[in-house]
Amino acid sequence: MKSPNFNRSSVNLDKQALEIESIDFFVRLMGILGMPRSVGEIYGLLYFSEKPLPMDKISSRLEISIGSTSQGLKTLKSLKAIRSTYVAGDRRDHYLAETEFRRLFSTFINDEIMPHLESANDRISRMEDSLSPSEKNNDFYLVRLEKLKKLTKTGSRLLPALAGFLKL
Amino acid sequence: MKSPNFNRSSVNLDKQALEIESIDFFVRLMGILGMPRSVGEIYGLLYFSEKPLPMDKISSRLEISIGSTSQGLKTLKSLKAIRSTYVAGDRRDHYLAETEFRRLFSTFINDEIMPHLESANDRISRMEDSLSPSEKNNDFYLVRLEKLKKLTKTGSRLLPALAGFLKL
DNA sequence: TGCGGTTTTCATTTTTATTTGAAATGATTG
DNA sequence: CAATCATTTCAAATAAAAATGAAAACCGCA
Repeated sequence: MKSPNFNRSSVNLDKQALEIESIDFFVRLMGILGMPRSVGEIYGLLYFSEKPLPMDKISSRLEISIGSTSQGLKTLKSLKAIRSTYVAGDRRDHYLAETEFRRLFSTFINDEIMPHLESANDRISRMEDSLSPSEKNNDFYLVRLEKLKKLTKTGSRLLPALAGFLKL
Repeated sequence: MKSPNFNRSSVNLDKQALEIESIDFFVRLMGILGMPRSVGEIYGLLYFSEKPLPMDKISSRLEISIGSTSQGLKTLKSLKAIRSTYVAGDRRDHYLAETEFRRLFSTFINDEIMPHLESANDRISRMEDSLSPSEKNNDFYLVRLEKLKKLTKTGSRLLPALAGFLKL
């Protein structure tokens, strides 16, 4: 038998408040990482959902299109921020939030940041090649190039290590 | 007396190549930090400029409007990524790149990231308040709230320390 | 294999962010 | 203190990013 209406509705209100705060939280967090709003919304919803949710539930709960939902789930899967799970007697995929932020950040750094650092090294090489003889003896240029090299080197060491500190 | 044309133009070509690579480099770097293209362009130009440049030179060299230039310089000043310097006999402000990336990142983290982390704590408090009695005894919710708290705590420690590693 | 439900894809629309351009403001100096 | 040059501001235009919606592809199963 169901609980009385009073309790049910008050529980739902609480749940809704929690959900809203969670969505808000992750929309901002994902925003810092340059992810679109919908990605944060989906993750925020899944984060406090005890049951895995199918795409159409996510879409209707957040009032976003199934297109956005599908795209957002794809992004979150590629970040390893969610995983899909099997639910007996239901053809739909159901999604769960992965709560190890370490993995999320580590995937983000590896996929979104590191490629830039690698191409930055090529760019720095081209800068060195383009130095004229007189510039090659000019400390101004040499010092600046050196700083760029140190920046990318430090970045390539520091960033991958970063996720390691998140022993959450 | 001026150098022969041959040398001059070859030097200019080299300089231009260096400038282009530098601008490209910093457009991408600033892009990762969520800054608009024009901000990266301006910093990239100044980074390899031996002489401080006035706003109109920056604007014409990059072929962007003086409005964008003014706005971009403002952003870079607030990041402490550039500073203006006095040039005798010229009414215009002249700008120089600040090459200590440590300061740039440190300002960025303090101004752009930390405020989010602080408001995140308020949001987490509201989440705790919104837990219904039954949820307060439910490990699912408690564990997830705990993880959010650890995330913001670790973030507030790690991020400010991060810039310190950039002993460039 | 064919059907119904589910998901992906992608051209179009909508929204948001950035740039422009011009007017207003500010500053230097003659 | 006016004239000119320099800079900022901000409404409008433009460009870029994200969301929509509908068609296509996919998928399990009867």
